[in-house]
Amino acid sequence: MDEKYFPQKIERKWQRRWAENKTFETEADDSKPKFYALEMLPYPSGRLHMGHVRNYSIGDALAWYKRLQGFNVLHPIGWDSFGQPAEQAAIKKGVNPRDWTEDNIKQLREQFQRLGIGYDWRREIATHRPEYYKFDQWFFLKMLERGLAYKKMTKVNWCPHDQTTLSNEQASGGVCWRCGNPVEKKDLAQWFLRITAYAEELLSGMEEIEAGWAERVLTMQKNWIGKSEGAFVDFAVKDADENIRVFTTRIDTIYGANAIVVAAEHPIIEAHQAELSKKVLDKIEEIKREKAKPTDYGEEIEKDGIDTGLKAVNPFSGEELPVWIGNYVMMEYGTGAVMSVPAHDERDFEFARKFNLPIRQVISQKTHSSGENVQVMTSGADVQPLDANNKASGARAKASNADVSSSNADVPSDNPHVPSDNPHIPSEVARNSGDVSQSEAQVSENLSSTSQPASDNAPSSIEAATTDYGILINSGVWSGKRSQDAKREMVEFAEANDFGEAATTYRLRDWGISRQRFWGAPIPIVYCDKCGTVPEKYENLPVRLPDSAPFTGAGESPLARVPEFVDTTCPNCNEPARRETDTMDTFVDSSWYYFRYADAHNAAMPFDPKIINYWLPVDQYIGGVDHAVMHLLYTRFWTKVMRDIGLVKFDEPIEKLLTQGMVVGESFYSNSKSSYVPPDEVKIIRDAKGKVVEAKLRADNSPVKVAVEKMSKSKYNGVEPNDMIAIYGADAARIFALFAAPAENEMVWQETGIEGAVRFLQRVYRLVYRWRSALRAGGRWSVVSGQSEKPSQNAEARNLRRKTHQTIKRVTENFESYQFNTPVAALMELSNALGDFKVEPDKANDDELFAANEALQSLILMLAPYAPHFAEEMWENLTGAENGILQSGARFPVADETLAKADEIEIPIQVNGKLRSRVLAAPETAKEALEAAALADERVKQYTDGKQVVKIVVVPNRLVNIVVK
RNA sequence: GCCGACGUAGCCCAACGGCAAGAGGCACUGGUCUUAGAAACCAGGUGAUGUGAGUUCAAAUCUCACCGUCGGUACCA
Repeated sequence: MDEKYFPQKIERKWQRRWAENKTFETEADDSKPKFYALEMLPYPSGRLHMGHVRNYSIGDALAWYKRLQGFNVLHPIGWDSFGQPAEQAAIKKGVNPRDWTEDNIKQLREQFQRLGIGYDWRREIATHRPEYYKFDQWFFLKMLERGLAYKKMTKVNWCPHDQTTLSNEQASGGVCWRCGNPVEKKDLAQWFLRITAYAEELLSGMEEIEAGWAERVLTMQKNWIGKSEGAFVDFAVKDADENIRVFTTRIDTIYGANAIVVAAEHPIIEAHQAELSKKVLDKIEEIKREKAKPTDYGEEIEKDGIDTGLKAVNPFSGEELPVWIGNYVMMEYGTGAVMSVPAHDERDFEFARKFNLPIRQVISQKTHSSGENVQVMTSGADVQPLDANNKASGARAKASNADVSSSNADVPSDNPHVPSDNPHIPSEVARNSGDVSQSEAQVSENLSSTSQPASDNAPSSIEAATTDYGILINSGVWSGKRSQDAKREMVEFAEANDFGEAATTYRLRDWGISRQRFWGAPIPIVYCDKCGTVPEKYENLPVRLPDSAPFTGAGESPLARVPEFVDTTCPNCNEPARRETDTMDTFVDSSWYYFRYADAHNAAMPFDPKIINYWLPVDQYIGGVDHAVMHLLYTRFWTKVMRDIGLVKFDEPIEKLLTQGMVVGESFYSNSKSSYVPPDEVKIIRDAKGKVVEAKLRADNSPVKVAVEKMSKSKYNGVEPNDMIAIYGADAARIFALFAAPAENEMVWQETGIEGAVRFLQRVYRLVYRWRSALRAGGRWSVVSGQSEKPSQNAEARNLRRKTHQTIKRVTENFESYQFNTPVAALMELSNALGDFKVEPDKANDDELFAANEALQSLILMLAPYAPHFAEEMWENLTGAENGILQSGARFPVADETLAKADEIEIPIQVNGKLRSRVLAAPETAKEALEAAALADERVKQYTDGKQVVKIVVVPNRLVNIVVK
């Protein structure tokens, strides 16, 4: 053993031994409990960055911990090697994307090995290789068979910078997920995967995994899926034999509808094109144009629209409503048409305000929520009961157009809207408005005795939309009902009368997977003039990518210019045909890669279901939160499809998910230079407490702005993992990556921090060095099991053993709750305790040697997940085991509760919640004894004498609180 | 705007509703060593637990409101 710690030497040595001993290679084995530790597969950019170090250090720590507990651990790695950077390199530098990628993989693999992450390298996969993407294509064909893949012409998200289409998930926020540029809309024929078929299950399946997934990730997915329950209602188009179907979640506000607003792309527009004025048609074109433009994130688009002149009839009231086109209505959601209820919807309100449409309140807020006598607050003023002939609607429209607010206030009501907990609506109420009015009159009369005018609460005009539930007013026979009841009953009414139905819509849309790129898996489709769109035969897979293609970067599929690829024969009729030239989204590759790890070289199938059902689901997945919606939603979908195909038996592929935070660094911005400057050009001035008060440029003392930002070259705040490993060693880098902050948090990379990690390792190294020969000479060579035959008599030894077992307990508990930073602190404490163990190794007695050996061995074993090379080396020096910790049969230490317990506990005594004294007691002292000891205490007596003891709270082992008066 | 998370020492962070707020690291200060510095070692805790109310014998911890930071989302009817 060297006197000093030389990380590079130790790390090289153990990386070699691990490879020789196949330490991390595993096979399915039913006799052992399994653990699948998985980190998101990296894109092989050629350079390892600190985010990688953190991600893979967490995963490896967990894998080591589980291995040391006797689990059969699968810990694989691979490469997400299709994708744009390779193609970009081809466009810019003319290199072959395949060579470029393979080269990068080689470099990155070497860096991973230098980090010493314990992977089973036999299972390594790369998604750009035909052996892998063959099964992307296989899955595509399976989905096609099941109707889960289809092609349609549609408006797709188009990134003008990357020159490719994007899925909705990749264009979230209106910007490209890769380059951050605003996304345009473009008409393109695209292949889609029908993820919406699983929308409900993707939502309900969350119950199964919510215990193991960060709540925010599930919330993000939930919001993205965007389930919305409501109703379809059909509005008949006047003078035409057709309906406009709207989707609404607030059918209870339907009497407040002032218009039907449809999307510019709505079919009704096309159908009536001939009847529309030029002005209307121009507006439609304008709206469509505007919609295709990229919009700034966060920018509010001004409402725009136009009255088409068409009329639709409200099936509930019989009221005739104008049909408008509105730029705020989306064809892709719901039915592409809405009923505009300005009083109770903010968007409709804004729209109505802008175009002076009438605003009618139909929901009133309750003033009393209890009992039968529900008081209704009614504006009274804006009531416009329809007469049997609908004359009123025309009159109202006119009045409203003049001045929305005053017209609401000025029209007197002759229709008292009465409170009611349950007005009976006859089920035979006819649909025509005359009957409705009649019933309403009846209801009003029946309940008029309980009527309570509430004019004091009446607003003189409507200032804003109120979207809360309340009591219906101005709603014919439905007036007086509560929103919740009305919603249900009105849907039933619509269903019974055949003009509507309950409906659920989702925000989630199908997953567009066509990409106009070369470097992806070809979509296995052939277009034949005779047979049409024909799937490639399974036996012809993979449809191989050609070696290269003309890369123009012009946004068209490079494969279209490769005749050898395009020209083929129809799998159906054998006549000449053309291949699909778009490739698949790379998220297809990553949707199932971790299934492939379990059976990485299967040539016939994506994987053998038997093997998969041993290793999967993944026990712990670790990756960035940026994939919360994209990758993690797609892979859940993929799993459900695989289940339905019969490949897997479970519904959810990932039991636990840890989303680690970003690694950031301190950056310095110089105002005088108007640029970022490297840290070594900056002088930091601190006050007496060490607080940074100022930062100056060394050169000219000009001020520098300090910030903590995502690492990047241009900001000079990036750190090269290679450099860190070269200077401090992989183990120190890994310890610091885990120790600096909880895994979910952002982590600030500081060089002083990693120095602290090295110091810690050096301390432990010195401890081992100091004790090593004494332990060997004393025959303490053997591995300690965690229990000693006899309790230690020596106080010093007993204290150390207590600390050891307390540490084991803490570290184990922390690992079990996936805290990786706190165990390091506990291990530092233990090493400090060993340092404070004031016994000379060569003068130590048996008890002391035993305690020191136990402490050191436990420390080393618990350190293995963080600093595996270091732990291996120390283990070898302590125990003589040359083939490594795992081969030696060592297990993670087990805490002995008895040893961990203190002999005596100080019990604080409070009087009225304030600490007044302490008493010493043995652990588990009975309540009564503690109470007696507390009351007998002299200092306590000072506070209790002459007072009445009201209550005594005794928490065994914790405290006594005496409440006096 | 809406949804969610988080606010503890100069900084990163600990703390089953229970001790006088502190485990660990960084920074800072002093000391040992050194020609000096660095490294290493030793010692030192610097605070309205964001603000305000509530629940409780007892609140950093639970509840509510507000403020601040971060993240997601944005006409989703």
